[in-house]
Amino acid sequence: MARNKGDASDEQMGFPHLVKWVEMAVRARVERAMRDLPISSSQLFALVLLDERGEATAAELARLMHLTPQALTTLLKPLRDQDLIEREVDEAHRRKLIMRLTEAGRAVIARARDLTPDIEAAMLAGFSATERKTLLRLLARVARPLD
Amino acid sequence: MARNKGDASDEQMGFPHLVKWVEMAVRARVERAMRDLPISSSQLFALVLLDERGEATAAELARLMHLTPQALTTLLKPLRDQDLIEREVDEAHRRKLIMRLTEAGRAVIARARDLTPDIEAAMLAGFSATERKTLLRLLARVARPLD
DNA sequence: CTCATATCAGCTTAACTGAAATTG
DNA sequence: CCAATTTCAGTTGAGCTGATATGA
Repeated sequence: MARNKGDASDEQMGFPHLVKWVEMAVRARVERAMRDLPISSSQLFALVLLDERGEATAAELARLMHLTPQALTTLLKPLRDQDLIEREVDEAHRRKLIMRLTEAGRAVIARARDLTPDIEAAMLAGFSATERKTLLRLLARVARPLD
Repeated sequence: MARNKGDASDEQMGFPHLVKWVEMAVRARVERAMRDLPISSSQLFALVLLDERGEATAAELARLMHLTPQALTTLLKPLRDQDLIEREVDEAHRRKLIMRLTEAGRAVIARARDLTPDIEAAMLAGFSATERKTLLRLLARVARPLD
């Protein structure tokens, strides 16, 4: 069956492009909302992952975030400079540096968490409570398996 | 009810972070898969939006992508240089430049489309057909309303 | 020796703000 | 004069590759 460029709605866009599109919409709102926080949204995400785990090395975060370890060195530098994270040598493997959030780090996360509900509400405005739960659950299943 | 850092799975991560996480996972795979294509994944996304619409101005794409018009000037420059898009003055509003894909542009999209199924299959490996359809439908509803 | 971790250096791309020209 | 579109110039952040050092 020939498909014309005109009939847009069933010409489903692939998963990668859809994710990118949603991410760009989220990103624009998040960056605006976070303007007076001392960190970027990517840095915040690293903090959140660290908070979830309690402690982690930079290499572990790199794998979770699908980034190179070098990218994490750069990403984490400003967080250390602002004392949002602290590091300690792992006595078992003395090359590893185990990171933990400081009180200041937890405070930043808390401030950021206050911004989330408004963004979520705006973006999922047309969604029922069930639909929201379904979407979050499915997204979590895509993100987590490597965890 | 006190919540400990330990019980991770019901400590639901917010929508913005979940989207970012999935996007980073997608991005890593897409960039690797697209290495011999002459454009970046962001540029490809602009081409796909243009293809969907048939024609559009840079300002329209900027709104769809939640970017500034200036960002689009930069993004589209390499696409023009490679003759993937062509432009024409809108006779009704002579300041507007209407863009369309060239044959070469459509060819690049076609090559990129061949890469998508593998990525989608890998990332949604644990999902039933119904779950996949649900996820794509919900994501499309988040992305499209501003369209 | 090899592998993992961390970091430095240099590069590219993606995005921003600010300022300017053109058109309706 | 004002609003929208496009573009130039300059800046920052995010990510990569390559090279280096260190420890298990």
